[in-house]
Amino acid sequence: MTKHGTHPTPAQAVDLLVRTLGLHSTLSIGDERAIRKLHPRVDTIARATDIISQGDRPDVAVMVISGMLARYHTTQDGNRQYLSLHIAGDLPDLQSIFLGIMDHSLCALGKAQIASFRHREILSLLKRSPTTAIAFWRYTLIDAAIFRQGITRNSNRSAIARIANLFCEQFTRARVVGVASGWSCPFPLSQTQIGQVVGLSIATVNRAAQSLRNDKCAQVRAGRLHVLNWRRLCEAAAFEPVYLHEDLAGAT
Amino acid sequence: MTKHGTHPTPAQAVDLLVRTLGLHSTLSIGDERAIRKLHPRVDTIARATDIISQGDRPDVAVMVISGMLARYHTTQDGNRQYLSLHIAGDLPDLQSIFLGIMDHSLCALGKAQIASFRHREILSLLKRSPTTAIAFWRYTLIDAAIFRQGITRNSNRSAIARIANLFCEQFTRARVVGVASGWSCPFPLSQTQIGQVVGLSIATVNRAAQSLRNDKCAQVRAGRLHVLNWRRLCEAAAFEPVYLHEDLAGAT
DNA sequence: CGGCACGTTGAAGTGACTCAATTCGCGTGG
DNA sequence: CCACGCGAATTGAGTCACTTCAACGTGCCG
Repeated sequence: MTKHGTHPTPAQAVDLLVRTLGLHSTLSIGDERAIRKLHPRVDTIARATDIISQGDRPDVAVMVISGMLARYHTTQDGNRQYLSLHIAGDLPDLQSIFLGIMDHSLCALGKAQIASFRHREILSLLKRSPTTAIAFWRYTLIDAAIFRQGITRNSNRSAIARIANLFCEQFTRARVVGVASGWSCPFPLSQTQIGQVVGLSIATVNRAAQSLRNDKCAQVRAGRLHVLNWRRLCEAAAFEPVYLHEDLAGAT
Repeated sequence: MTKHGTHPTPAQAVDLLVRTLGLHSTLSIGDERAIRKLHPRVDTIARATDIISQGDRPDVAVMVISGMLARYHTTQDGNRQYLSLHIAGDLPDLQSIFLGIMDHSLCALGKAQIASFRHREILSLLKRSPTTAIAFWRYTLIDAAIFRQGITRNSNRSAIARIANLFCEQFTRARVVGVASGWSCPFPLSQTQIGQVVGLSIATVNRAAQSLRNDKCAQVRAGRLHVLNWRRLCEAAAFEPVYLHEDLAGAT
């Protein structure tokens, strides 16, 4: 698979797309072949750069190849609310194919590599391969399930639980797509940004993160999340990963 | 259209479905004809009854005919977090077609009438009519956009802003589907339930609602939301309805 | 009439926020 | 090599918004 630093080819990007869809859906050889006809454009994005902005009407959909992207709302008072974090294989703005206007922005948290697929090409793929269409659709449904979890996480829980929950979700997702190594995974967020994900001030994030570190649950260091005690972290997070829908039962 | 008290027929339910999809997508005569082949089952649900529970694997998808349904998470400590409120025409568990397990529950807030469509029937419809498939897909994408807004509403905002924002969203959606009359719409939530939507205690909800009432922004009375000053309510809510995607531009 | 759910109110407590100061890590230029 | 600068992390103190808990009012239905 593609490493940071090398320059991935469109073919490698399409491989990653096939793998991503394959995580939740079963694709036939024919479907795969149809997908491989896509010709994405591959780009490198600098740290903290917007890829698409609230209000845009993009004509491409993006896939993360390496690094981390994030979606966010900009509120009227200028504050930022991150909505989701995206790692290799993720399709953070797939919905833009069918919703004209972007209701949020998409940016790179660190340096990232992305593939851009023309809406037109994807639409013609969907027409040719209904199974692939359903795979994409299912992908967006899991995306939505994660948002639902985001509501619960940020509404009902203490500072420590919110942050622990975020850690659990990120680590689990990283392991699934294979960017974790051992008990750690990439986590290029500053404490300020963590606060903008879970709806807390930086001071509170700091103290809660310290608490998790002192309790030997997890810690962030040098842009990586280190899980020290998964059991205890999950307890602190009240983490129940059903919503990630990693089961394939009944997948088409 | 169907009124509370009468018993709607399957044909009327299907009419409502066509209308709902037509709000965001353009359907041909052929598509409509295909949709009308569906044979939903129509039921009346009592107040505060669960229709589907977290963990279930339903084989039908539900549409609201009248009344209000809500989706919610049950957290480990037994608390409830409402995720979305659903009115006539809404499809609150459409995702269950492609995600096996329910990651949340669905209940009726007041007495409600619903139509149940067999997954099998819907799947065969999707196969016959790709345009309808996209209409359904787009519907689930707007659903997701509303969840995103839910994250921002419940994370970043004051008590008054959260509640005002909820009011704005509900009223806007009620107007679109035609269940509002003048400046009021159904709103069968107790203050406890409002708190479980926006992540606040009942005491805070009470005081914030009073504040909105005293400022002549909006009030809830007898299960209805009355908007007293839309402009001011929107200001208090920081409401920007882009995310409801009411524009049809580029719809297939 | 009596019960019950819901709304309202007050008082005390607390978790999170704000603001400001200090420290740490690290790359950069002298 | 060291001084410097800068962004990020850390810490403390004071404040505030929201929570908790308990009491009381109110309307409705059996």
